[in-house]
Amino acid sequence: MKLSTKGRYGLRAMVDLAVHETEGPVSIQSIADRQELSEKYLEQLLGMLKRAGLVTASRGSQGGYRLAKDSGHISAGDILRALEGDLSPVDCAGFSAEPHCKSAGSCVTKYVWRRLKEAVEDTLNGISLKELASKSRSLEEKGEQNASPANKIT
Amino acid sequence: MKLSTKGRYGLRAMVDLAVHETEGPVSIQSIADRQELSEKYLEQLLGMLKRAGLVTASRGSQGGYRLAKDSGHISAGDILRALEGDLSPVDCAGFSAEPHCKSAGSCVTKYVWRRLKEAVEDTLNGISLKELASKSRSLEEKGEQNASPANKIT
DNA sequence: CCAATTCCCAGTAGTTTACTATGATTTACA
DNA sequence: TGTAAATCATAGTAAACTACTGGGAATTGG
Repeated sequence: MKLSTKGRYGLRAMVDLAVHETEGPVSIQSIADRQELSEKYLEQLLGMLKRAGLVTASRGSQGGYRLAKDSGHISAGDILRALEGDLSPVDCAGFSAEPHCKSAGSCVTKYVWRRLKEAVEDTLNGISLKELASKSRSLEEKGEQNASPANKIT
Repeated sequence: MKLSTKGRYGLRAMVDLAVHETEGPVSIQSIADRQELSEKYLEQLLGMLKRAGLVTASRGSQGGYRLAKDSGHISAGDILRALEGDLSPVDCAGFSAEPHCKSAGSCVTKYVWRRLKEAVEDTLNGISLKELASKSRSLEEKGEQNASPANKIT
């Protein structure tokens, strides 16, 4: 039940992108520097986010990434779905397209998975990038007057 | 963000145990037969559930497992925590004991993880084994009149 | 005693994760 | 027009993890 680094790093990258939205295309390098992530790995994540239609890229010198839509219309759920795949905690909690298990009719655990899935999606869909960006900006301000000692990456 | 088979199989085993609560100790073999799971693997899961204080075991002939408490006082959250470990989607969403990341003060994503964790725990803690067992019993009744073709295990 | 059990620990094939490496392609700007 | 700065695409890989399997000891009811 753990999120992978794709989701964790990717969400950080998207918040970074939202915070620097006004400054023109944001390069992978600048995100990697600020967030202390591997450039090469970020490249892959941004690729996924692009394919999911959440960011657009401009190539060549002075190029970089931008949000594809207003940050108010991108949710944490959108981002994590793009990076982690379906947010359902099990494959059978979803829709009818899936192969049915023998005991589909008498499967109680499915009820649990469905409720869990709903809870996860509802909370994640309810958090917008806009909200996160503005929170991040106000946290940064506070953080600047007391330089905190470095330690570990999350 | 997927649950492993530990959580999925283990929850099924616990529901099975709750359904057959009145029949004395339930052996691994009988659970494995009904749920179509590997005996050897189940053995491990029951071991974890025992160590977590959710079931008790009696050894020897006629032995088996029972619920350690009333099924109304065991939640899906209890079971999944025992089998999957902490239900938090990331390691940093929890408490103060953890190592702080560099940007702990300005870490917005932590806010997301904390809300997600709360949603997961709240829903899972809110589902009791008693509820699941009674649901399972009524589903079984319905299932018996229309024998459904087997297909795949979840 | 014996058969049915739980208990314990070790091994292992396969998959996934979290990167790294290499190199091609595109583009602004001097 | 040349070059540096970017994205884009694909492949490789060490380490960790998953989902088991196997062997055998310990316990207990009949």
